[in-house]
Amino acid sequence: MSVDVVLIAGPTASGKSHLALELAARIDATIINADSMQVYGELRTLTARPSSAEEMRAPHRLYGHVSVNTRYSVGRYLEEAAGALAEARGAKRVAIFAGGTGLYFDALTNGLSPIPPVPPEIRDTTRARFERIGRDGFFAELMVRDPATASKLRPSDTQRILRAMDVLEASGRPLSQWQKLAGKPALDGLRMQCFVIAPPREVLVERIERRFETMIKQGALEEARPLMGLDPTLPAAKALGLPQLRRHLAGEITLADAIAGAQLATKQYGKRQMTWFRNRMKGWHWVAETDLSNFVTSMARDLS
RNA sequence: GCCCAGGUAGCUCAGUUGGUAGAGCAGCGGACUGAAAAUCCGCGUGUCGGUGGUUCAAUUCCGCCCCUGGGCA
Repeated sequence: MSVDVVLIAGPTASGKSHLALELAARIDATIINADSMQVYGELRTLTARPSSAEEMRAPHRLYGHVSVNTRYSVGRYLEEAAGALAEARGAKRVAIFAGGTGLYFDALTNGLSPIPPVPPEIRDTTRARFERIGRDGFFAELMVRDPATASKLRPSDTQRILRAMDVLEASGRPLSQWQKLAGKPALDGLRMQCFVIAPPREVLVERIERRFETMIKQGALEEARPLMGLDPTLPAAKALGLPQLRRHLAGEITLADAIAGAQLATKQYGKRQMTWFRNRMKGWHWVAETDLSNFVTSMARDLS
């Protein structure tokens, strides 16, 4: 069996990056990131990004290539991923997409509707209005101006309501209408193998707890310190553990509380990831093994 | 040893003038189209410390015992 693309999804701390690396070492492959947080250069430790030594063992793309000050997005990801894929294909290398962001995999496999970009000025205006009139008033306004989209959202879903208003303001058309347009999947026509790495919950919980402690030993605090002034509304400011470490550095909570909080947030995130995978990646190959070494060997044999 | 306070969900606690109990957090399930490590929705999981008594009925009232914290010896 020969393939063009391998997709490896898995919750945080499942060992998917390691698996991708082992596999890439056995079949000529380029590893392409499919994780929304590992794109930020300044957050290597906290996002558990591959080390530079690991990156040298196989070509890696879209890892740590943007600054934490960037407002990264699925749209931009899809564009860059398509570029990285084309490059790998041109070099006759298998592309291994590895990561934990369900939405990014969804964009790769099902495409993203072609919605026009929202200029930053409109984004700012929308948010300022939201602040001024409040959540309920804002939702009521959206309900009048774009009932089709608003009726599908909950008034409490701030993020999606803001997005709906952004798109309406920027394009003059309802978001729900745009979303009916199909986008072309980046992986269309390619032979692929899709895997979800899903160790038992207890194993994951234990690994998550241990891993954050390792991150602290590896300098997570030093990584967070220069980011004390980071705009909290930027996506990178939401990286798991960063808010907790910032509060500790600001003297608000103890290090022990920061660690416990970060571990808790990570476990909750892992649960959300599993919900996505379970319900949206039903047709993928599910790998429950904890020790992946044998799995990689047989997989490499099958794929070459 | 004596006095006081407390023992109710995994945790912190509320409550029942006697009719077997509910909040927050945790947990579990779900949604997901340019912030997605985000955002949002649903679900109470319980020998009410133990044991005797009073009562139609006790987690609630009474006795004894156990445990925890504080005070006095």
